[in-house]
Amino acid sequence: MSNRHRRGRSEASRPVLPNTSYAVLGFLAFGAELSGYELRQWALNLRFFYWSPAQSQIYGELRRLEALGYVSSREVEQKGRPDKRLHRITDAGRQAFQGWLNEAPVEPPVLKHSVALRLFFGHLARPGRLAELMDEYVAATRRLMAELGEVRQSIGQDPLFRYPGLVADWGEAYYSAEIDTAKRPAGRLMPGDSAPQ
Amino acid sequence: MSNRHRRGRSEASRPVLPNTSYAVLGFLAFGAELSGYELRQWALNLRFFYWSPAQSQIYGELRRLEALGYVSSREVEQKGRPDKRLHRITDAGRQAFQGWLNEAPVEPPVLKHSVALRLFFGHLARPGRLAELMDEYVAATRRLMAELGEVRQSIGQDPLFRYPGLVADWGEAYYSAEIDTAKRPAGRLMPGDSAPQ
DNA sequence: GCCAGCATGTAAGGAGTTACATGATTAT
DNA sequence: ATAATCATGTAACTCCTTACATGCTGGC
Repeated sequence: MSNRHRRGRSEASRPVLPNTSYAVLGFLAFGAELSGYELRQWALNLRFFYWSPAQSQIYGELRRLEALGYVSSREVEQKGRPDKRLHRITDAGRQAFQGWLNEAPVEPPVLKHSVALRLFFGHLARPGRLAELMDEYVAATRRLMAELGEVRQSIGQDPLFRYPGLVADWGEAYYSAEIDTAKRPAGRLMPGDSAPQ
Repeated sequence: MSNRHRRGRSEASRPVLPNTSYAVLGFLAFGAELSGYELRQWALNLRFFYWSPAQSQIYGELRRLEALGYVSSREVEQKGRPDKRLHRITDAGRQAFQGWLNEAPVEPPVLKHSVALRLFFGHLARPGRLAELMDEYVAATRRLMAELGEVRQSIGQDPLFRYPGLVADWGEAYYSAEIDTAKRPAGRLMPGDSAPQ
């Protein structure tokens, strides 16, 4: 029983939450008091290396985090607009977050590469389809990389965002390499190469 | 109404299935008659570029595919073992698969990089934790790449598995690049670099 | 006049997981 | 002895998504 105690000692056993919860908590850990709406904007920046959660999920996570005592919130009135609920991380929340960051086992990255999946079954593709697929993929990756470049610019050298900046640099190198490697199989897909029919 | 018709003409409108379904169908499209168990073994090879589905999901997908008429099956008795159900792709199944491969819109790759996620929030990590994280990640990636190398070997130059071979080559280049780029942020994480506390 | 942005939330459902159950055979 | 392999399947659950509902403000 109780296979979720990772370190028995004096620490209370904390529930294991999905990474999405910790991501939301992590944004609050920068210190600001944020609404669900604002959190959603921040979370969009995760899309380059983590998918970004749907709006409705953010609100759900906030309710869960508050129920756990990791987040406190207060309502703020606004003229003409619906009230806004601002969220702040608690001490317990910060501890839980650090527990995740420092102690929790790290899952391997999850990759679902639907282009590679199609290439894998390429013997059934119509002629030219695979080259088309790879070209589109390279173009889309270039666009994403350009977007990431803008984000990187906006971060600048602000020490508060040193680590997001590091991740953005990593991301740029990642996408750049991905564009290069995606061109390689593309080079081996001659027009008549895909088996006809 | 009916926003699922992608090409109205004479083609019947087919339900949109998740990629996992098409992956299962795709393995059957190589022509063999396979049991759920065998399909699971094949599907494990997807793990390098697509996650591989749980065993219970494979059986579920097979039932769905059969209900749609994309797969036919027959039971085979075995001495001492539970009966085995062998599955074969139908003509309708092959057409549906090619429809997916050739016409369906291609979703962007999904990446959930939990190491990058943690690095993003690195300002709250204990000293040394980030370097540890990156080292572990590089080591794990090397192991995965070695496994992929073995799979690549076993494929050889068999023309039936030409496209899986291409994907494996791509994968090796991908992991190799990932190891290189992951070392870069690692180089900027000096021991005292992670903010104390 | 219409759309985008601000702001929150519910409902319904699909995708995918783990854990469990069963049971013979072969290898260590 | 006991574990792994073969072989299938159910139950219960979590994560996450889309679609919808509401309603004011500001810009084109």
